Amino acid sequence: MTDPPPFTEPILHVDMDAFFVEVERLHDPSLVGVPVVVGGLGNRGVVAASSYEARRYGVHSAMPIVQARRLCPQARYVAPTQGRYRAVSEEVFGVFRSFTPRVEGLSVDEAFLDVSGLRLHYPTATAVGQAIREAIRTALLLPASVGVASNKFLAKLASENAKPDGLLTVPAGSELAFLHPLPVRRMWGVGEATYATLEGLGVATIGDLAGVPLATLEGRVGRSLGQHLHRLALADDDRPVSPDGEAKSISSEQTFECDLTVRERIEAELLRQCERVGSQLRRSGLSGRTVTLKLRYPDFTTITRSHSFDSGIDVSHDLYAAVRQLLARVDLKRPVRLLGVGVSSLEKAGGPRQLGLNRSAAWDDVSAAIDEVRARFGEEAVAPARLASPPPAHSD
DNA sequence: TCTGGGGTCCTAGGACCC
DNA sequence: TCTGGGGTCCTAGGACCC
Repeated sequence: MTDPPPFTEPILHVDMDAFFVEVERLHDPSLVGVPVVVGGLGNRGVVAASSYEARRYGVHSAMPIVQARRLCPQARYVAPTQGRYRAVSEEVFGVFRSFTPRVEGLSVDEAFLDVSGLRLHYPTATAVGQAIREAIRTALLLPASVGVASNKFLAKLASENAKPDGLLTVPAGSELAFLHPLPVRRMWGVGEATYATLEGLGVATIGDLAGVPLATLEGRVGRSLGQHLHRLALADDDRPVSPDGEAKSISSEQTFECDLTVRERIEAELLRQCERVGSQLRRSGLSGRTVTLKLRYPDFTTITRSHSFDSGIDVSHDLYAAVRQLLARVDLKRPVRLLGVGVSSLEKAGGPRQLGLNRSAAWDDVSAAIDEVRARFGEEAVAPARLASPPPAHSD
């Protein structure tokens, strides 16, 4: 008995089709077969996901919701329900892990899988991909598309070409024939800014990019990105599928329907965000040394102010004290469009404690009690007294 | 058309240290 | 006394992803 040879295309990229829309359809079957747009419903919302019926009218992700309403007024507009997506996502990833532990999630609805270990059970990686699609369809009633290729970069491009509800394999040996005709904008890592630079070099396709001398590319987009893009354009990608590691930051932010002008209201919103971030830190057993305050003004200029402490914070009250110090360093005479609170330099909680900053051991007990009530009765069950009836948004 | 929320990674300057 | 070089950390901003 000899082992079968290794798969020549061992990397899968699995991407759920219109994930938020399909989850909402499971919940409300009247959404099936009609145009659906999931997104913030206020005037400042954007499209988080749209059904294929709505895409035919030009609606797409990240589009302002007011524009979507103009293009497709007959669509059903649904507010996102993140908890629902998280729950279904866990089931989807459960299906992935029933095939292989080598799963690297990219977001709630897509992942890379290294299926090279399954060659005794399936004739080809393509067969594994089909089996995964069927398993997700059968167990969760959801459509998924799969790209199969020799590396991550190609697998991701392939799954996009396979949509909706399909599978595409890029056979080993035909990588460049698949890759080079594609528009360069479709490369992972080429966004608006980099695309504009590449356009200036006369680059339209990935094949064009492959023809640009490395030195020229590095000169225009920087050394690191230049080398990265140059290699990818030659289908050269040896990044392994690395199972998900620890989070590097935790944050909460909100764009307000009306800009905030009253300091007390700004502080109240920041306190609420500190509660959210602190709660998530403690749930994850983490604390963070670096606290960041984020503000966006009406003209969309965005600033951050941050401070690093010698030890980690995971008590909401300490977080808020830090944020208030940062708030003293920003201009609050201008209206505020967005506020955010973030924590990074994360470490396992329970290490050396932050002293000073008004903290006291009693706040640990308060936080623990609040977390317990939230766990039993829900996130909204407990809020600081000052959030119970917020002051008006406007000073006028 | 007027731009969400939650993330990751990179760059660049300055402080600080040896 | 007209001044090196490297490493690491911090801060702020920005590109990019879904």
